[in-house]
Amino acid sequence: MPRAGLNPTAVVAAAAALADEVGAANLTMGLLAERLGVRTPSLYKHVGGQEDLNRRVAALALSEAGDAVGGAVQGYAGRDALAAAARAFRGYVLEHPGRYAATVGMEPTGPDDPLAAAAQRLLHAFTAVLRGYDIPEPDVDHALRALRSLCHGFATLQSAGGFQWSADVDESFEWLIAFADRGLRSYARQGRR
Amino acid sequence: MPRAGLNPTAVVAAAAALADEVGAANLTMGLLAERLGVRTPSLYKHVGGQEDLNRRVAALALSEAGDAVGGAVQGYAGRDALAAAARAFRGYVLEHPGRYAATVGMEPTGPDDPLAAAAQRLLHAFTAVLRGYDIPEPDVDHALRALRSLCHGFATLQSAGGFQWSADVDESFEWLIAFADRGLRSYARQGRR
DNA sequence: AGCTTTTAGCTAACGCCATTAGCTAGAGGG
DNA sequence: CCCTCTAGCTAATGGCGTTAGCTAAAAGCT
Repeated sequence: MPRAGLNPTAVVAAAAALADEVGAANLTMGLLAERLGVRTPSLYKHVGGQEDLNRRVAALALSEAGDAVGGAVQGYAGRDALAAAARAFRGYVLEHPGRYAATVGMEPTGPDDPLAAAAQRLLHAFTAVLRGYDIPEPDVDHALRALRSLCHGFATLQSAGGFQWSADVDESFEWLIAFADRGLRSYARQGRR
Repeated sequence: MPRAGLNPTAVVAAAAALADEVGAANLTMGLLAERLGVRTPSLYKHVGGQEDLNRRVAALALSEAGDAVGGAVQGYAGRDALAAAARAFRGYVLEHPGRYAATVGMEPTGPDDPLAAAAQRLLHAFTAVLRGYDIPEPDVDHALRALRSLCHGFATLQSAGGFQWSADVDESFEWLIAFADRGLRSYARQGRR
């Protein structure tokens, strides 16, 4: 019987892909094993269990999202940077809904949890956007939270089918970017507009 | 053997309370049955199963949240209405984290789903807030989505422990209200200010 | 009142899932 | 070529949601 040649990285990657296909809630050890051509208990040689698997998928998602946002912001500033970051973030969540869904409600276990590091990187990417708005130092944490809430809220609501009624969703997102831009600009150090 | 005298409403109410205690993910049929002093299969006389139960809890949460927001807005307009609505919404989510968590990722099955009606009521309450900002008609849907994204994102991130670092969370939320107010005002029909 | 119908709650049983224990055989290092 | 290590296996356990079928409490009817 030939070996499958798995390793933790490959298992987590397959789990993330599977989560995107069937939804984070339906990511099951048995289904993942079947996808990998392996029996369920074999997975325990590579990951600690379902909890650990979800955690690793979430860390992967945050890390990838951070890369996407960080890369998109490169070379832009101010409103352009905001738009690029927001679009990159939403794009990532819509392309990888299962992965990202695994992150909601996931608390880092400790300071050395890879999940915490990945979350930090994503926040760092958004912080770069704020630099272009000249927000007073004591307010940047608040602005960061507002920005993250806005992007996270929109992306998760859309990904969950929460926007059913009339207007076009892409258009709404562009409107949201302009809305955030104006809100942030009004908070810049030298005052309004 | 005396009867417990249950009915769908009582079962859902107990489920919602239990979800707030143990978290939405740990709301199990067996645990709920135990809490109600009944064996697990008996619950199926009142609700269709776990899926149906979650759906009803979610509908209850959206309905209650809509009432909270709608009641808080009464008698206010403009920035005061926005602040009242946002605080009421976040307060509800923090008081009932399990209930509200049941709503995320829940799609209405059809147009006559009670969940859809409850969601509509919550949106209606937020629409009342927007009336005070004199947003041009084609933009109100976008503004509504932005507002909902902002509140939903902040509340779920905080409820999930997503805000770990330095700054005070209540302060951040007040900042967020001011941020939203400025963003909305800049979109009012007669222009800036 | 007594009789009938309905139904809330029960026990028993099934299947799926995550997980653990213990075994076996393939791959790499001397 | 043998020894060690370990990836993957089978078997078994326990918890969960769910269904089928029974029983007795309530409710309705005469």
